[in-house]
Amino acid sequence: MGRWEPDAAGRLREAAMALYAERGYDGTTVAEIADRAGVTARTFFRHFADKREVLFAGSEQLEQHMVEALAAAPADATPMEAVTAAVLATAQFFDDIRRDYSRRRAAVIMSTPELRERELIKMATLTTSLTDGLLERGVAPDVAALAAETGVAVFRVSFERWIAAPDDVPIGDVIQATLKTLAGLTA
Amino acid sequence: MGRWEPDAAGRLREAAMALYAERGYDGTTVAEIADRAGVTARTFFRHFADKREVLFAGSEQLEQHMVEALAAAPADATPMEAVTAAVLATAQFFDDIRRDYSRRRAAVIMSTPELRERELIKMATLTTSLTDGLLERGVAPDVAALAAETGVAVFRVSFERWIAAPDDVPIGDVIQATLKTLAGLTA
DNA sequence: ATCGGTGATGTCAGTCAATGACATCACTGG
DNA sequence: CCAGTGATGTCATTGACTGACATCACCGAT
Repeated sequence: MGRWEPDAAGRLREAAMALYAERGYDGTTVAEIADRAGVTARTFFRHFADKREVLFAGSEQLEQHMVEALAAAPADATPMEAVTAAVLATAQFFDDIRRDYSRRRAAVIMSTPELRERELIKMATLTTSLTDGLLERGVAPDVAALAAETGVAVFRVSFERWIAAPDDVPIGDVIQATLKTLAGLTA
Repeated sequence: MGRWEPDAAGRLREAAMALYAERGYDGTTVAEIADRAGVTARTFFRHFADKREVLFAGSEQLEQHMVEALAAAPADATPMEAVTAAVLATAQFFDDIRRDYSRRRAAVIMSTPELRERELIKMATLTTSLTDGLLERGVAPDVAALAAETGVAVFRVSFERWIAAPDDVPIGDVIQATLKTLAGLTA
């Protein structure tokens, strides 16, 4: 056993989610989160840039995963096919173990303007990354931006539908359904 | 002359813009803004909810204006036609007098993550309002959301192009051009 | 074995955004 | 002339966030 309990960041994430869900974001102080995680407030800020970021810790990996899936799509795939592959690649991040966590997290975010702001900028960053990935595939700028925007929209809608869906519905199925809806809209 | 100089909110807006442009958002304190406007920091917070909001003061009127234009569109207009009317209605907010202000404001916002977050949530709110307006026109929910999203995208892109354009190009022309580009994309 | 470096954490002091409570006082209508 | 109102000032406080410095188990080199 080391000098400190391992995974302070993980404990802080869990403590934050629990307290945000229980007392609300505004009703929770960083000191309380840190206390519950067994560290000081100063350590909280060594792991997370601010009080919001603790809820968005996994987003870089998710984004990276999507970008990799985009790059891994066949060279002759259409822009929309490549984006679809990227969105479908998120499925393995949201297995059933995380669904309950995702629900509580979404509830907290939706009820707190500050957190909704952070969520929006994460989505904007994701859009930019996907656009860049498409540009690297040689897609025209206008098309790349539009395809990326569409892909992120599909992800957003699918995620919302998924957390509202019964527990036995995998997110991959929801994404497929959303893509079908989209195809119908643009037909 | 009253007990205090009139239009404290206006003075605070101008002071904030000047200081944000000069020293950056982070390098500016609310106390400094208030000082320059000839009031105290407490008064700043009586006029604006927080340090970011001072840059987004006109957004409610803009949104209201767009919603009204949407509602005023002919009953037989298609959803996209109605949204187009709403976007074009913004033209009168951005005459040439405000272009320089708009440029400086955009530069500050783009260089400050916190302000970009606020901008994004304003756009999201606008999207929601336009969606609601379309729903009141009897548009189907899926179509309404998509049309609103598209309209806001057109507005965003047009605004960016406008502040980058020569001074004699009116924003209305830029919006028209953007709409043409969009038509080409979806053709 | 031990010695010095490293990394994660604690401690402390400080800045600044944001809010609540209360005071002030020119202006206004009666 | 007087009571009420509204915009502002003053004061105190909380809490997010940062910089500087100290601590000390661990680990690798000697």
